[in-house]
Amino acid sequence: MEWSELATESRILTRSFYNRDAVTVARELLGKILVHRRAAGMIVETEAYLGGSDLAAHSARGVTNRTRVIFGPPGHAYVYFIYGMHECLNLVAEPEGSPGCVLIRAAEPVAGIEIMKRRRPKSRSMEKLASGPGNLTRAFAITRAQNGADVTRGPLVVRKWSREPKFEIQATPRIGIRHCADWPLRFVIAGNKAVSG
DNA sequence: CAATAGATCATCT
DNA sequence: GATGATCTATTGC
Repeated sequence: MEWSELATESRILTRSFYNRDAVTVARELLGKILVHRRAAGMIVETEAYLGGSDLAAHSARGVTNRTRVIFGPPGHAYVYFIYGMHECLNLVAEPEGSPGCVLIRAAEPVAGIEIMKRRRPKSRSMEKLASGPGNLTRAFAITRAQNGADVTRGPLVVRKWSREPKFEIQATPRIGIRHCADWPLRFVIAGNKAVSG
């Protein structure tokens, strides 16, 4: 992929893309291109976090300082800090007032691979550069500074390919949670080498 | 290989 | 004061 193509405003996902239920958004984000700070990668693994009885979601106990953005308008980034070391990127779905977001767990590098390698010197293979939510934010230089950022306008955006790739979606339980551990809300591109776990 | 420990801190009880 | 939507190195088989 050429950076000149990524620099255009065309094919950036719009607000209406995110203004749907979190499961639909999680499935449709697969195969799209995450772009930030001279790095681009195809999203290959997502997880949906819902409102209602989904106790695994950070929004399950209502609006707090941290979870406020999840209740806000769709198409914004929710970035949180966990385990004293890692930051994780979510994209907010659902209409304003209704909680729901999608955790971006892995991406396959498409452009800016040398920059990603520099940000993740310990990574042994290209496929693993942005595999796992903490590794992904590291490779893309995404931090809590991006919390609340509008993802329908740069510098952090998600794009479509000029020709949509074909692939099979596989649904599995979400990773690393206690509550609702058997809900099949993790979605991966079947067989892709950049998928984590 | 699989299992485990340690790092390390924002958030909420 | 405990916990957690993780990662890596290390240990043990």
